[in-house]
Amino acid sequence: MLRIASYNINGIKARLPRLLEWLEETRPHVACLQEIKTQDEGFPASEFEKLGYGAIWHGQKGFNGVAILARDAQPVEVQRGLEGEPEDEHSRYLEADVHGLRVACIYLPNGNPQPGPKFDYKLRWMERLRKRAAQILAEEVPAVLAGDYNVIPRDNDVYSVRAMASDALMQPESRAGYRRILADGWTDPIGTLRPGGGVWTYWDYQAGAWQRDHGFRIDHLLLSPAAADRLSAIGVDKDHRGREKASDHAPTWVELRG
DNA sequence: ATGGCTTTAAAATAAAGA
Repeated sequence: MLRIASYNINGIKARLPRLLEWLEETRPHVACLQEIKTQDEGFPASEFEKLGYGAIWHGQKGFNGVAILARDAQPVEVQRGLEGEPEDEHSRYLEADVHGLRVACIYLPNGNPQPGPKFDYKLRWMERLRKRAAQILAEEVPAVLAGDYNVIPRDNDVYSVRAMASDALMQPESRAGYRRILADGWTDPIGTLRPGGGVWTYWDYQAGAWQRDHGFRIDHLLLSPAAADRLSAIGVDKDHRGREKASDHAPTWVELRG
């Protein structure tokens, strides 16, 4: 069994004790981290080594930034960044081979406010991701595209459709971009196994959202056909969202046989 | 709520997040 987790940690410096605690408690085989919010020099690789995790990372000053951790293994980098906009300097994509899988770590742009240039960038970035994802599909390898997609795929993936109606996360264009990736051959295992919705991966810091369970599902792990054939379990480590100094996201994971 | 927190960067506020 392999467990692959996605976790938007909202700052690796502020979150390090919580992150190490989560790794020790749950021991995922692969952990894709988003919003590390540090330059490459500030990445605490030695802290992960102590726990038996190898790592690669793609940092940036102040915001964004992604990393892939692997238990008792060193991820072999395949690609960083997406093609199509050479002037795009955001650190949002990192891809590696590890534990017999192709793993992509994704931090899709938020896109707010919409409409506007940030929303346009989000939609373009989704199409750039889709192109890369199609190349991976063509390789016919077991693959997981894990990350914070900043897309609420369906109305039952949010606590209140009305409250979020004008948000970039659930605009028809955002959902259509996500659906196009699925239509190419990727599977959303949580969406498939929980057709009734009600699974949240994010709760805002504001307005008592956690206490009221006002959440939504935006962290996704898309599976290639060869990976989907091996799916054995899904989950969200919800209790980690409720701890002191927690990220506003909860770790989200899939388990694959073999 | 066009921002009720939170983090980062950096020196008091401002950007970004979702």
